[in-house]
Order: sequence, then structure tokens, then C-alpha cells
Amino acid sequence: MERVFDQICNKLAEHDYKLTPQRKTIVEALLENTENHLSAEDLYSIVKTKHPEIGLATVYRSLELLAELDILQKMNFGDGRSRYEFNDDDVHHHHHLICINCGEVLEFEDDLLESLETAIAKKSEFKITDHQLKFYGYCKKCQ
Amino acid sequence: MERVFDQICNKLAEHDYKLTPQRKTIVEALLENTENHLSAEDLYSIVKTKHPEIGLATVYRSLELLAELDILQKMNFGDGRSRYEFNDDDVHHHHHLICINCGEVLEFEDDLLESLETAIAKKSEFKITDHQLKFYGYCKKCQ
DNA sequence: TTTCATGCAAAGGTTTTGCATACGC
DNA sequence: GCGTATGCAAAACCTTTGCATGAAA
Repeated sequence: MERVFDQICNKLAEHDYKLTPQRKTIVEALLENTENHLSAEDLYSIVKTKHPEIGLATVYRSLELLAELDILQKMNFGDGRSRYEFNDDDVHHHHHLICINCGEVLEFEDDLLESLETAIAKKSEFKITDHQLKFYGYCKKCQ
Repeated sequence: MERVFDQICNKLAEHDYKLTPQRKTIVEALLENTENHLSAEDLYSIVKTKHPEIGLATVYRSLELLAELDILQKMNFGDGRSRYEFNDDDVHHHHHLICINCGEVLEFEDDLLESLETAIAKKSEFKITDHQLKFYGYCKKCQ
């Protein structure tokens, strides 16, 4: 956990950004909720408990910055707000199962897409940097 | 083309909805721009040329209805607005290549995911109804 | 008539922006 | 001090909603 945190600090420093207390608190909140797919507003209320004077704009600006640096991935599950999670480049991608009834989001691991990706890249002449796979359906409870 | 149009009328009728002139014009605009991944606003300005008194709310309501009936699929390419395209249930799914520089969207066909889908469904106890796969990268021009 | 769809305007929700202040090197 | 980051408020943007009008069965 600490190592992840240090990596993030380094990546910020590499690009001449500072790890301000606000940014630090936001990253911590994300690290403590890796399974929750938090929105900006979610993070805002978590961070506010430790740092009551923080502004929502700072949360948005920090998230934008972290996504810019590929530390976070900005996701959209179709509920009108963006959600953020860590972007584990070195680890295999994981994907999402989204319940269209209750909104629950499950994750699953898969590396089947790597070969598909190279095939598509060749055919389309796209230089692919990332992919995102979502399955929609009904979770166990909602069927 | 005409057949597609009739199918849509039938599907509306099945569910006791009328094919009003506004809805008809919207469907026509979508049929004439199947490769363009139109947003509500895009459609609004297209439809306005043929039907100047139409309201933006009507466009949104029609799109919502058509998506509800699974005639359209509401998509999100990460630019803050929803885009709509026909949902060819009988045809194999197609997926999207999105250029993160210029925003161009290419489509590609693939049926590799069907087997993955059934495997995931079994493991997760989700009843999967749909999936969506997006590749992000740089298009030929932007590399 | 009765119902459903529309147009307009207003409201809602999320995200961005402007600007003065505060912070850290 | 100087440049960057912050907080606050306002604005921007997309989408939804309320309501009176209008069309169709």
C-alpha cells in the first residue's frame, strides 16, 4: 500500500506537480476504497471529513490531473456521473459487470482481450493504448 | 432501409406508442447517419431543418423511448454527452475504436466475446443482457 | 372527450471556470 | 516574491421535468 502511494508521489513529481495535502487526502481516500468506484461527489464527502475546508472544484481538478497522468482511469457506468479507479497498467486489465436494475458493479479479471487488441490494431491502423469492457445485466439479487 | 423503418414502426405499435411526425423524423435522421454516432444535440439540429418547431425535449424523450424499446443503444464515449445508434440484436455486436486525440470513432465487428460472456455469466451469477467494448488509442492520422 | 405527445421554459445535476487568496519554494 | 494550488461562487453544459397547449382516436 505504501509503495503504491510512493509511486503516485513520484509520478506527480516527475511531471513537476506537488503532492499537496488535498491531493494526498484524495489519493488516500481512493486507496481506502478501491472496490467502490467512487464519483467526484463521493470522494468530496469522504475527503471533507478529514479536510473540511476542501472545495469540490479541487476534487475535480485533482481527479482530472490524476487521470491525465494515467494514475486514475475515468469511467462511465451510465448514471450521469464519472467514476474513478486506479489504472494498474502492469497488472492485467479488469472489467465490469453492471447491474441495470440496482446499479451494483462487480469486477472481473480477464486477459483474453490482449490478442484481440493486437489483431484490431493491425487491421485498423489504430495505435491502441487502452480498452474498456462492460457487461450489462442483472445481478444475482435482481434476477 | 424501408424494412428497417417498418420494423421500428411495428415495435412502437407493439408497445402502444405512436409514430408521430417528430419521432418519424428523428428515426429518419438516425437512419441517414448510421455511421455518425449522433448526440441528442446533433439530432436536434438535423431534425430542426425539416421540422423547425421541434423542441429539444422532444428529441430527448424520443431517444429515451427508442432506447427503452431496445431500438437504440445509448452510448458514452467520454465526451460528456450521450450518443445513440441502432441496436442490431440479430447481427453480431460491433465495438468502437475511439481516438483520444481527435475523437474519431471507428467501428469494428467481432463475435469473440460471446464465449467470454457465457463464461463470465456462469462464474459471476450475473444474467448478462448486453456488453460494450471500447478501445482507446490514436487513429492513423493522430499517431 | 379523453389520452397521449409536444413545445417551451424552468429546474436539476454534474463539471468547469474566473478570480482573489493562500501556500511553498 | 513568484508561481502554483486552493476555495468559493458563478457559469456552462447536458438532461429532465412541469405544465399548458395541441393533435389524434
